[in-house]
Parts: sequence; C-alpha cells; structure tokens
Amino acid sequence: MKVDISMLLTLVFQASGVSSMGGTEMSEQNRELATIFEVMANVLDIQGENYHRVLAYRRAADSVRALGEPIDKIQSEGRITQIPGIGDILAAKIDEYLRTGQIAAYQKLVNQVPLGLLQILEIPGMGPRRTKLLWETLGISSVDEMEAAALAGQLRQIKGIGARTELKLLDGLRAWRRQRTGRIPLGVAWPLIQEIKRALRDMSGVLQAEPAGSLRRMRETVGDLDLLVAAVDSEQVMVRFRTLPMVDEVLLSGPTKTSIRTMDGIQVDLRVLPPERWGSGLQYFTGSQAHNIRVRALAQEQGLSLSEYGFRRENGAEIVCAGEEAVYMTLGLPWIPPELREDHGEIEAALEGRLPELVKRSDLLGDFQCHTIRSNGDHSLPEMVQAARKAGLHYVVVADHTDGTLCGDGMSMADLDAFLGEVAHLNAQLAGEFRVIAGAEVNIQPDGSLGWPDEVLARLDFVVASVHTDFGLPREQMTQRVLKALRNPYIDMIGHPLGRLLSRREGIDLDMEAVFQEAALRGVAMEINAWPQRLDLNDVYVRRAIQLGVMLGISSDAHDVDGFAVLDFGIAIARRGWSESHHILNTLTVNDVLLWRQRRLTNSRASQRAFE
DNA sequence: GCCGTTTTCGGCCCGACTGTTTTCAGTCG
Repeated sequence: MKVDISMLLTLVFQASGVSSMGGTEMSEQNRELATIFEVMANVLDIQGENYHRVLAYRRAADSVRALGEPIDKIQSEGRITQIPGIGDILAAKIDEYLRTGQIAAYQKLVNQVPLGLLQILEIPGMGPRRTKLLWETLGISSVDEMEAAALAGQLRQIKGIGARTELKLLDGLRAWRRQRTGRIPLGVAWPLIQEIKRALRDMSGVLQAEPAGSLRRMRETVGDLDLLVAAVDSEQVMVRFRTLPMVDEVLLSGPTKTSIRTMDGIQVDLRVLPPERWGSGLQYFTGSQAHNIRVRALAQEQGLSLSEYGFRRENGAEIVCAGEEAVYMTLGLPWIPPELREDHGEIEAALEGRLPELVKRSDLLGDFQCHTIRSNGDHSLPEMVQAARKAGLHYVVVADHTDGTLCGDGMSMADLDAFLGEVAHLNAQLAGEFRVIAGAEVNIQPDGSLGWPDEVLARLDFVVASVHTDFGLPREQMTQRVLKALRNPYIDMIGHPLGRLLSRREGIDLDMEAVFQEAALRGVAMEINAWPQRLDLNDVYVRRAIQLGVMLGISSDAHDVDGFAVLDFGIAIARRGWSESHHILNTLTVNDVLLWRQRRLTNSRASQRAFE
C-alpha cells in the first residue's frame, strides 16, 4: 500500500499539533520532509530501534523544520550535508524525495506499523515500549481501541501496567483528546506563568522564581509550562503550588517536582532547586533538549558530567553553579541567551565568539503600527499617543486601516485632512518629547494594487501595506500580488507578511524568498507583528530576512491603550531570529527613520527617471 | 544515523517520578 503523504500529514498534525507549533513553514517541501523524518523516528522508536538512530531522525526533522530557506534551493547549491544532523544517508533520502516526491524507506516503514500507533504514542504516559506492547499483545492499533480496552480493564493484562496505570492512561487519553487542537500560544502561557510565579515568589524562603523550558526560550507556542523555584524548604512550595486556585488536578508530586493541570487543561510543571544549584538547574530546564545535548557533549570532552545539579569530575568532585553564567563559563563559553538555545548554530557561534548582541526591549524607540477609533481601535488618537509614551516609546506610527479592508469602518480619504490636522496639532503640543507619525495600513488588493491611489499615499509619512482579503490565492498569484505592492515607492513596510492567525488560520501561500529579495532590493521593511495571535514574521523567517539584508520593524498592532505591552513578544521573536538592534528599524530615532524612508523615495524616483 | 584536532568506529545527557516491582522498566523532560 502506498501511503498518501498529505493524508498522513493531516493525521500527524492532528495528533501532535505540529501545524500550529512551528507556524507557517519556509516551504511546503520543508514541512513535509520534516514530518516524514519525524514519522520515521516514531516508527523506528516503536519498533525498538537503536535510540540514537531514532534521535538522529528527530534531529534531522528539527533541522529541516528550522531551515530558513527552501530545501530544494539548498539542494541545488550542494549544501545539503551542511545542515546539522544531515549526513550522507539522510542527504540521499532528501535527494530521493526532491526527485520523486517520496522516500522508499519511509513507505516501507509506515507499512510496517498501523498509523494509529503514532497517535497512541502522543498520549501522556505512553511511550514506544508500551505502544508496541499494546499492539503486539492486545492488537490495539488506534486511540479508540485503546480507550475501549482501558475501559474494559484489559490494559492491566500487560506486564508493567496495573489498575492505577490503566486509570492514568485513560486520563492521559482524555487530556490528549482535549489538547489535540494545538499548543498553547505564548500570549496565553506568559500571563499565566507570571500569575503563578507571583503566588510562589511571595513565600518566605523562596529566593528565585523563573519560567523555564520553551516558555523561557519564548517559543511562539508551548506544550506545557515550566516554572523553576529556588527555595530552602521545597515541601512548603509544593503545598502552595498544589493548592493554587487554578489547579484542577495534581498529576504527580515529589520533593523536587510537581505537575498539575489547570482548569483550562494546561499542564504546569514546578521544580524546586536548592539555591546554590540554581544556575545549573535553570540552564538544564531551559533546554532545549538539543541544546543541552550539545552542552553536555562539550562537558564530556572536558572530563565533566553535567546534570541539573551541576558538574561532576571523574573523581567525583563537584562544581556547583549558583548562576547560569557559571555553567557556560565552566565550559569556556559566554552566556547564551535562552532565545537562541535550539542548537541552531548558537554553540558554534559561542565557541567562535560571534554570538549576536541581541536586540532588547529598551532598544525600541518607536512603534510602526497602532489603530484608533478612526478604524477598528478602541481609543482616540490622543489616548493611544499617551499610552505609547507610557510604554516608554518616543514615536508611534498611527496606521489606521484604510476603508474597504473589512477591518472596522476604516479611515476614508475624506478623513485624511482631519487626521493630518490632528497629528500636526498633537506634534505641536508634544514638541521635542514625542512624535506622532501620520500613517495608514493600506490593503493589498488581490491584483497587487493598493487600497488608496499613490497621490493620497504620498501625503502620509509612513505606509504599511497588508493582505487582509483573499487569503486563498494560489502561490504564484499571491507572490505577484505582494511583489507588486513592494514595488510601490510609497510602501514602507509589509504588515504581518504571513497572514496567519496562530491555531486559527494558516498563513497565505507566498514565495517568501522572492518577497525578501525584492524587499531588500527596494529598501522596504518587513513587519514583525507582535500581536500574540500573529507573531508574524516568525522566528525562522526573521533569521532568513536578516541573512538576505531585509530591514525589519516591530509593531504592536495595538488596538487599545494596553496593546503596546505586546511589544515584548515582538522583541522575543526578533531575538529568536538572531536580530541585533541594527536589523530593527524602530531602534532608530524618529528622524533617522524618516531619513531612511526619504532615501528610498529619492532612489526610487531616480531609478524611475532612468527608466523613463 | 551522525560525527570527528583523543576519531572512519564507537560513542551518542542524565536524573526524577511512578507503578509494579522484590530490584527496575518505562516515561518524561
């Protein structure tokens, strides 16, 4: 039987929430290939294959998923084996995939086990051993069959599973069904962990409390929440944690670790560390797993073993790390920012002393997109300006939707005089302290033309162009649409270029490589929209944009006075994409931003004249 | 299956928690 890859992708995405995890991928081929390797890893795991071989496939999947450029482009340039974790054998499989659209070894593997086992493997409490046992001894090959067997008390026939485990697996199965819709967006996870952190931090004897795991690395979505606490009396902290008001169920609880599930079905893991070992614990639990494996290998090269409790020499002597810096310093490395810890080149960069100086929130002087009651915002222009000042900004682009964008009523061209007058009036009042930039967010029509004519756009000081309709255009047409908008000299930035809404809407189908090249050529910025449901561009594209010399701008897309707080998430995505301050347009002063724009306008007029 | 300035073979991170165990396997992160 030939397994239809798209069907399998659907199955696996549903099972793992992968589609909302990585967001829009660099290309359909990258995504499909990553999933193929992931599936191969899981099948091999179930079959009891050598674990390191399994890991090799997982690592390859992760590498391909994180690529900043289309895999066929890398292939055509002969750089496949330069991808971390891709050796000769996997390179041949990639080649086979790109030539024929399939991989024989993959077909063979998926024919060896029922695909339902891949879903069973996703259930909390089920690993490869048990999945295999269920299949071999009870013939269970789907989640539904497993549930029926558990309800009938048949799972306990299996060696190593008793009545308690059977109940736990049933719980896990139900949690899996609830959660299969996807992972938790950063915008949900972050406030929740802060709330829990505050509740524990207040306790006497608690010295530190910080998020760890993918949350500290600021991934756009997280599977569960990790919180780390340094305290002398761990039991006291565990008791408080288990009895927090949002706790629905305690999953497990020991002296160093407790896991709970909240009323919303979110799992939160708390670990308590002795204060003197805070650094090694924080480093360890921040991950990622791939990063830690590399760090541990470095330790081993130096005759050290590293765990969450610190280093141990071969003679048993300990090196205890109270701070995270000490962990990296022991290995001869500078401290690596959590956002980079994905084993996507940060270890090599650290070894060679070329870690990026990542952009910080305090570097941001302005914001390129906020909305007022002129379109679909909740507050007036003066109120939004006041809020932007309170957020520590020095300038803000007020970029209401233009009419006809389906986002509220929109600002009409007839409103423009009144808008420009209000901006001028505010700027006169604020002279020297703050600058309001008169802008607009104009729609990119399906044919690539813009919602307003050029002579109207020319009256504005900053124009964001975004796709708000006709999200389903085919790739070629969608790409031409955005490219045409990019060639309009009055466009300063493409807003939320992927057009996705996390776990609600897939991104538009766009040849981002072509778009970036055009943006770099024209000197148009690409937006990092910080709104938590967007985070658009995402980290992978940010890194690629930087490689191609594209200027980036971070926007809050604030629709109310509280909306500027999300700039933190925009900064997080920029940092995950290895952005330094000079890659980010709004680290410039307002005058330099206007100069940047003026230069592009002058250049485009000059080239226009040359063309004529 | 990957990888290499101790290398082309033999390593590949490591500990907590649980449940079912009479000493440990499986899962998890």
